[in-house]
Amino acid sequence: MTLSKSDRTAEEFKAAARRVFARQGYTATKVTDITTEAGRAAGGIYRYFPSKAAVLKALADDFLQARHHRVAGTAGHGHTMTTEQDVRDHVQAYWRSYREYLPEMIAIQEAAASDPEFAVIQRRVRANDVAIWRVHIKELRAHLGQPVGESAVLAQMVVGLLESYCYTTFQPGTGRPRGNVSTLTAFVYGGITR
Amino acid sequence: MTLSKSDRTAEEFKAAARRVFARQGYTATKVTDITTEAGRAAGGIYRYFPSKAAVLKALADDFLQARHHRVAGTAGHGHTMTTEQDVRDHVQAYWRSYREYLPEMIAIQEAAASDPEFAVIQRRVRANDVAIWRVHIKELRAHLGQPVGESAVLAQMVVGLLESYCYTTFQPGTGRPRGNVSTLTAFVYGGITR
DNA sequence: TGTACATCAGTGAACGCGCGTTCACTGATGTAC
DNA sequence: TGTACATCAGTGAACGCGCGTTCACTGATGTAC
Repeated sequence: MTLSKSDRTAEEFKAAARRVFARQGYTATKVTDITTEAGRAAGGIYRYFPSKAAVLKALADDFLQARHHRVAGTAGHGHTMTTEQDVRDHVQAYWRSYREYLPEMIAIQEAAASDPEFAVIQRRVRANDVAIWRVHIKELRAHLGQPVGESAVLAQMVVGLLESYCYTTFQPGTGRPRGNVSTLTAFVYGGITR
Repeated sequence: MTLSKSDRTAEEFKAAARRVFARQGYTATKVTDITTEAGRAAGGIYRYFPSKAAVLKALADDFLQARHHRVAGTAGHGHTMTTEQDVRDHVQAYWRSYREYLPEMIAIQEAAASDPEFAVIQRRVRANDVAIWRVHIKELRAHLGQPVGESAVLAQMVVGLLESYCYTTFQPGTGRPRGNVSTLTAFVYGGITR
């Protein structure tokens, strides 16, 4: 699948937007910041995207699609989760995915505050994560002979914890992020098996 | 301490701003939304506050001061934390405080995204919480004969978890918030004593 | 208590700034013959 | 290969909308005598 010239330019705008969003977030980014970053004139971006919001929307769609493919790729919803090592793998996966899609995470989070459409997208992303964790938490607790009823709430908490910890540590300007997947895993494992 | 007429009007603007912020957040709130809510004309608020940001700043200051007094009030930094029940009390306290200051929490969070001054305030609030939890986590782990080295990171995680869970459940428009302090406590306790 | 004047809270139309978006134009690329 | 013409990517100055902020004005409250 080779890209036409026109497609390539659109990709360049998206790539530029990612870089700028990672640095400044969504609101603080002017359309001209994106076009300048892409080495283009101000109006040019409107040949490819009808609005500033549409650029982020496109990035969000790419992200959702990539994630969808990845999940489908790890055959049958990925491994089951029965040991702390399994929990670690999932935490690690979340961590890496968050880092990889940092611009999208930051920008969607911020845009959700003022634009209802992005609030919906953010909820969809979260709901997706929560659903996956809920299944895994059920497995784990069943395996340990623990009641399974609270799994939905626990899943919400896990995702909230992961999201907020990643958001905080990857925040630009707070020095090089020092991840602590081990402690995070211990916390999550302790939390969901208590 | 009785309020002058002028002071009372300023308080009315602040109260109106709180109500509107709780409903619509900070960015989506126009200055005229606040003045209308207060039953006043558009320009009037500028006799009391030099800018929209200054209104939120004033609310944030009130919040920080109230919290400072409250902490000082519960003699000697409050009880120590050695049992799960103690953890529950602290979780409960966080929960209630978040609910009480919902407008401030929402608005500061949102404003922090675009205004560096509010980013500082938000960090200050968080750092404060983290410091308190760090001390308590140390106590608890020492009491259980567990290593105490990770307490700082654990405290960060606890605060992130509490904040994100409260934010999510108190989000306006997601139906009546059904708190789950028990499950939250279990999660936190399990997480920090693992 | 009444009158004249000063001060101050509050009004709301108008202003102006920032920034997303438009549009007339240019230069490059493609097509016909 | 060369010429004439059409199409299309890209330019950047100007536009216009939204919203925070200002300011000339009004009506109410306070003060002096």
